[in-house]
Amino acid sequence: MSPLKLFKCLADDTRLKSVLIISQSGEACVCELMAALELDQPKVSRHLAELRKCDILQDQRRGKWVYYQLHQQLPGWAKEIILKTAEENAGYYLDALARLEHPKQKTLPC
Amino acid sequence: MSPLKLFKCLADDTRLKSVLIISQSGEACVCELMAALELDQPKVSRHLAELRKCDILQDQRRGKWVYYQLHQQLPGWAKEIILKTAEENAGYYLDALARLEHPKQKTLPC
DNA sequence: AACACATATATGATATTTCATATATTAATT
DNA sequence: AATTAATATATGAAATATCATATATGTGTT
Repeated sequence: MSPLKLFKCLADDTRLKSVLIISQSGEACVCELMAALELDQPKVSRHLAELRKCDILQDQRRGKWVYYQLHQQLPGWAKEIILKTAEENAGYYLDALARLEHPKQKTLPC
Repeated sequence: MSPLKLFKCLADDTRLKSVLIISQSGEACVCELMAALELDQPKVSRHLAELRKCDILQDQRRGKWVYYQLHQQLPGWAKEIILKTAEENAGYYLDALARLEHPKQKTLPC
Protein backbone atom coordinates (compact mmCIF):
# COMPACT_ATOMS: atom_id res chain seq x y z
CA MET A 1 0.00 0.00 0.00
CA SER A 2 1.72 3.16 -1.16
CA PRO A 3 0.69 6.46 0.42
CA LEU A 4 -0.24 7.84 -2.99
CA LYS A 5 -2.58 4.92 -3.64
CA LEU A 6 -4.21 5.37 -0.23
CA PHE A 7 -4.82 9.08 -0.73
CA LYS A 8 -6.10 8.60 -4.28
CA CYS A 9 -8.57 6.04 -3.01
CA LEU A 10 -9.79 8.33 -0.24
CA ALA A 11 -10.03 11.36 -2.54
CA ASP A 12 -13.67 10.83 -3.46
CA ASP A 13 -16.73 11.67 -1.41
CA THR A 14 -18.44 8.31 -1.85
CA ARG A 15 -15.34 6.27 -1.12
CA LEU A 16 -14.22 8.39 1.83
CA LYS A 17 -17.64 8.30 3.48
CA SER A 18 -17.89 4.55 2.89
CA VAL A 19 -14.53 3.93 4.53
CA LEU A 20 -15.22 6.23 7.49
CA ILE A 21 -18.65 4.74 8.07
CA ILE A 22 -17.26 1.22 7.95
CA SER A 23 -14.41 2.19 10.27
CA GLN A 24 -16.99 3.27 12.84
CA SER A 25 -19.62 0.58 12.35
CA GLY A 26 -17.28 -2.38 11.90
CA GLU A 27 -18.95 -3.50 8.72
CA ALA A 28 -21.72 -2.71 6.27
CA CYS A 29 -23.30 -4.40 3.28
CA VAL A 30 -23.91 -2.77 -0.06
CA CYS A 31 -27.58 -2.15 0.48
CA GLU A 32 -26.97 -0.56 3.87
CA LEU A 33 -24.43 1.78 2.33
CA MET A 34 -26.89 2.63 -0.43
CA ALA A 35 -29.34 3.79 2.24
CA ALA A 36 -26.70 5.58 4.30
CA LEU A 37 -25.22 7.45 1.35
CA GLU A 38 -28.50 7.83 -0.57
CA LEU A 39 -26.91 6.60 -3.78
CA ASP A 40 -27.90 4.03 -6.37
CA GLN A 41 -26.53 0.52 -6.34
CA PRO A 42 -24.07 0.56 -9.27
CA LYS A 43 -22.47 3.70 -7.97
CA VAL A 44 -21.87 2.27 -4.49
CA SER A 45 -20.76 -1.05 -5.90
CA ARG A 46 -18.24 0.49 -8.26
CA HIS A 47 -16.58 2.53 -5.52
CA LEU A 48 -16.50 -0.42 -3.15
CA ALA A 49 -14.86 -2.45 -5.91
CA GLU A 50 -12.13 0.15 -6.14
CA LEU A 51 -11.55 0.10 -2.38
CA ARG A 52 -11.47 -3.68 -2.51
CA LYS A 53 -8.98 -3.77 -5.40
CA CYS A 54 -6.50 -1.55 -3.57
CA ASP A 55 -6.88 -3.58 -0.36
CA ILE A 56 -8.44 -0.93 1.82
CA LEU A 57 -11.62 -2.98 2.27
CA GLN A 58 -12.29 -6.68 2.15
CA ASP A 59 -15.59 -8.26 1.26
CA GLN A 60 -17.35 -11.27 2.66
CA ARG A 61 -20.51 -12.78 1.22
CA ARG A 62 -23.11 -14.01 3.73
CA GLY A 63 -26.04 -15.37 1.78
CA LYS A 64 -27.46 -12.73 -0.50
CA TRP A 65 -25.52 -9.97 1.21
CA VAL A 66 -21.92 -8.90 0.71
CA TYR A 67 -20.42 -7.25 3.76
CA TYR A 68 -17.46 -4.91 3.62
CA GLN A 69 -15.01 -4.15 6.42
CA LEU A 70 -11.55 -2.66 6.76
CA HIS A 71 -9.01 -5.02 5.21
CA GLN A 72 -7.27 -7.20 7.77
CA GLN A 73 -3.86 -6.58 6.21
CA LEU A 74 -4.26 -2.84 6.05
CA PRO A 75 -0.94 -1.39 7.30
CA GLY A 76 -1.05 0.14 10.76
CA TRP A 77 -0.23 3.65 9.56
CA ALA A 78 -3.05 3.53 7.03
CA LYS A 79 -5.52 2.32 9.62
CA GLU A 80 -4.41 5.06 12.00
CA ILE A 81 -4.96 7.68 9.32
CA ILE A 82 -8.46 6.41 8.67
CA LEU A 83 -9.36 6.27 12.36
CA LYS A 84 -7.84 9.66 13.11
CA THR A 85 -9.78 11.16 10.23
CA ALA A 86 -12.99 9.59 11.48
CA GLU A 87 -12.44 10.73 15.07
CA GLU A 88 -11.73 14.32 14.13
CA ASN A 89 -14.29 14.81 11.37
CA ALA A 90 -17.47 13.21 12.64
CA GLY A 91 -19.54 15.99 11.15
CA TYR A 92 -18.51 14.91 7.68
CA TYR A 93 -20.18 11.49 7.83
CA LEU A 94 -22.36 11.39 10.95
CA ASP A 95 -25.73 11.89 9.26
CA ALA A 96 -24.85 9.16 6.77
CA LEU A 97 -23.82 6.88 9.62
CA ALA A 98 -27.17 7.55 11.27
CA ARG A 99 -28.97 6.27 8.16
CA LEU A 100 -26.98 3.02 8.29
CA GLU A 101 -29.31 0.22 9.31
CA HIS A 102 -27.50 -2.36 11.34
CA PRO A 103 -28.39 -6.05 10.94
CA LYS A 104 -29.96 -6.39 14.36
CA GLN A 105 -32.09 -3.30 14.03
CA LYS A 106 -33.03 -4.21 10.51
CA THR A 107 -36.71 -4.88 10.07
CA LEU A 108 -37.04 -4.73 6.32
CA PRO A 109 -34.88 -6.30 3.61
CA CYS A 110 -32.87 -3.99 1.41
CA MET B 1 -10.07 21.92 6.10
CA SER B 2 -12.37 19.05 5.23
CA PRO B 3 -10.92 15.55 5.08
CA LEU B 4 -12.02 15.22 1.46
CA LYS B 5 -10.14 18.37 0.51
CA LEU B 6 -7.02 17.16 2.29
CA PHE B 7 -7.05 13.77 0.59
CA LYS B 8 -7.75 15.28 -2.82
CA CYS B 9 -4.79 17.60 -2.40
CA LEU B 10 -2.51 14.74 -1.38
CA ALA B 11 -3.73 12.46 -4.17
CA ASP B 12 -1.08 13.48 -6.67
CA ASP B 13 2.51 12.32 -6.84
CA THR B 14 4.04 15.79 -7.20
CA ARG B 15 1.94 17.34 -4.43
CA LEU B 16 2.36 14.44 -2.01
CA LYS B 17 6.14 14.30 -2.45
CA SER B 18 6.35 18.10 -2.07
CA VAL B 19 4.38 18.02 1.18
CA LEU B 20 6.32 15.09 2.62
CA ILE B 21 9.68 16.62 1.69
CA ILE B 22 8.71 19.94 3.23
CA SER B 23 7.40 18.19 6.34
CA GLN B 24 10.85 16.67 6.81
CA SER B 25 13.06 19.56 5.72
CA GLY B 26 11.06 22.37 7.32
CA GLU B 27 10.94 24.40 4.16
CA ALA B 28 11.95 24.45 0.51
CA CYS B 29 11.86 26.96 -2.30
CA VAL B 30 10.53 26.27 -5.77
CA CYS B 31 13.89 25.79 -7.41
CA GLU B 32 14.98 23.34 -4.72
CA LEU B 33 11.83 21.32 -5.26
CA MET B 34 12.40 21.36 -9.02
CA ALA B 35 15.79 19.76 -8.44
CA ALA B 36 14.49 17.32 -5.81
CA LEU B 37 11.54 16.17 -7.91
CA GLU B 38 13.29 16.51 -11.29
CA LEU B 39 10.34 18.40 -12.76
CA ASP B 40 10.00 21.59 -14.76
CA GLN B 41 9.17 24.90 -13.14
CA PRO B 42 5.54 25.46 -14.18
CA LYS B 43 4.58 22.00 -13.04
CA VAL B 44 6.06 22.45 -9.57
CA SER B 45 4.69 25.97 -9.28
CA ARG B 46 1.14 24.96 -10.19
CA HIS B 47 1.02 22.13 -7.69
CA LEU B 48 2.44 24.35 -4.95
CA ALA B 49 -0.21 26.93 -5.80
CA GLU B 50 -2.89 24.30 -5.26
CA LEU B 51 -1.43 23.32 -1.90
CA ARG B 52 -1.28 26.98 -0.97
CA LYS B 53 -4.88 27.64 -2.03
CA CYS B 54 -6.21 24.86 0.17
CA ASP B 55 -4.08 26.01 3.13
CA ILE B 56 -1.81 23.01 3.40
CA LEU B 57 1.27 25.08 2.62
CA GLN B 58 2.09 28.72 3.14
CA ASP B 59 4.57 30.71 1.09
CA GLN B 60 7.05 33.38 2.07
CA ARG B 61 9.16 35.38 -0.35
CA ARG B 62 12.76 36.05 0.64
CA GLY B 63 14.44 38.00 -2.10
CA LYS B 64 14.20 36.18 -5.39
CA TRP B 65 13.10 32.99 -3.74
CA VAL B 66 9.71 31.88 -2.52
CA TYR B 67 9.88 29.40 0.33
CA TYR B 68 7.10 26.99 1.16
CA GLN B 69 6.41 25.38 4.52
CA LEU B 70 3.53 23.60 6.22
CA HIS B 71 0.74 26.07 6.90
CA GLN B 72 0.75 27.38 10.45
CA GLN B 73 -2.99 26.96 10.79
CA LEU B 74 -3.04 23.41 9.48
CA PRO B 75 -5.34 21.46 11.86
CA GLY B 76 -3.58 19.07 14.21
CA TRP B 77 -5.17 15.97 12.76
CA ALA B 78 -4.07 16.95 9.26
CA LYS B 79 -0.52 17.60 10.39
CA GLU B 80 -0.46 14.28 12.20
CA ILE B 81 -1.59 12.49 9.05
CA ILE B 82 1.15 14.13 7.01
CA LEU B 83 3.86 13.38 9.60
CA LYS B 84 2.68 9.80 10.11
CA THR B 85 2.71 9.24 6.37
CA ALA B 86 6.22 10.67 6.12
CA GLU B 87 7.52 8.60 9.04
CA GLU B 88 6.18 5.34 7.71
CA ASN B 89 6.86 5.77 3.99
CA ALA B 90 10.37 7.15 3.79
CA GLY B 91 11.11 5.02 0.77
CA TYR B 92 8.52 6.92 -1.23
CA TYR B 93 10.30 10.27 -1.09
CA LEU B 94 13.79 9.70 0.34
CA ASP B 95 15.74 9.90 -2.90
CA ALA B 96 13.93 13.12 -3.76
CA LEU B 97 14.71 14.50 -0.32
CA ALA B 98 18.37 13.65 -0.87
CA ARG B 99 18.38 15.81 -4.01
CA LEU B 100 17.04 18.76 -2.04
CA GLU B 101 19.81 21.31 -1.65
CA HIS B 102 19.54 23.17 1.61
CA PRO B 103 20.49 26.84 1.80
CA LYS B 104 23.61 26.31 3.87
CA GLN B 105 24.93 23.52 1.68
CA LYS B 106 23.98 25.35 -1.46
CA THR B 107 26.94 26.21 -3.61
CA LEU B 108 25.23 27.18 -6.83
CA PRO B 109 22.16 29.36 -7.34
CA CYS B 110 19.08 27.79 -8.81
C1' DA C 1 18.85 57.28 -10.75
C1' DA C 2 17.94 55.04 -15.08
C1' DC C 3 18.64 51.37 -17.94
C1' DA C 4 19.45 46.72 -19.68
C1' DC C 5 19.66 42.06 -18.52
C1' DA C 6 19.42 37.64 -15.82
C1' DT C 7 17.04 34.76 -12.53
C1' DA C 8 12.98 33.00 -9.98
C1' DT C 9 8.22 32.30 -9.87
C1' DA C 10 3.39 32.59 -11.40
C1' DT C 11 -0.22 32.26 -14.65
C1' DG C 12 -3.08 31.99 -19.29
C1' DA C 13 -4.54 29.13 -22.89
C1' DT C 14 -5.25 24.88 -24.66
C1' DA C 15 -4.67 19.93 -25.47
C1' DT C 16 -4.78 15.64 -23.18
C1' DT C 17 -5.72 12.40 -19.81
C1' DT C 18 -8.13 10.79 -15.95
C1' DC C 19 -12.15 10.09 -13.30
C1' DA C 20 -17.16 9.91 -12.16
C1' DT C 21 -21.80 9.12 -13.63
C1' DA C 22 -25.67 6.98 -16.01
C1' DT C 23 -27.84 3.27 -18.18
C1' DA C 24 -28.16 -1.34 -19.33
C1' DT C 25 -26.98 -5.90 -18.59
C1' DT C 26 -25.28 -9.98 -16.17
C1' DA C 27 -24.34 -13.01 -12.19
C1' DA C 28 -25.29 -15.12 -7.75
C1' DT C 29 -28.29 -16.44 -4.04
C1' DT C 30 -32.65 -17.82 -2.07
C1' DA D 1 -39.03 -15.44 -10.00
C1' DA D 2 -37.26 -11.96 -6.75
C1' DT D 3 -33.48 -9.86 -4.43
C1' DT D 4 -28.74 -8.43 -4.03
C1' DA D 5 -24.55 -7.25 -6.14
C1' DA D 6 -21.13 -6.67 -10.01
C1' DT D 7 -19.76 -5.13 -14.44
C1' DA D 8 -19.72 -3.18 -19.42
C1' DT D 9 -20.12 0.71 -22.09
C1' DA D 10 -20.83 5.45 -23.33
C1' DT D 11 -20.68 10.10 -21.99
C1' DG D 12 -19.53 14.16 -19.54
C1' DA D 13 -16.69 16.65 -16.21
C1' DA D 14 -12.62 17.65 -13.92
C1' DA D 15 -7.64 17.30 -13.26
C1' DT D 16 -3.21 17.53 -15.39
C1' DA D 17 0.51 18.70 -18.67
C1' DT D 18 2.60 21.76 -21.84
C1' DC D 19 4.00 25.86 -24.02
C1' DA D 20 4.16 30.57 -23.95
C1' DT D 21 4.12 34.66 -21.54
C1' DA D 22 3.91 37.80 -17.50
C1' DT D 23 5.61 39.51 -13.07
C1' DA D 24 8.92 40.27 -9.45
C1' DT D 25 13.48 40.65 -7.74
C1' DG D 26 18.35 41.30 -8.17
C1' DT D 27 22.75 42.79 -10.54
C1' DG D 28 25.62 45.50 -13.16
C1' DT D 29 26.59 49.59 -15.99
C1' DT D 30 26.51 54.27 -17.19
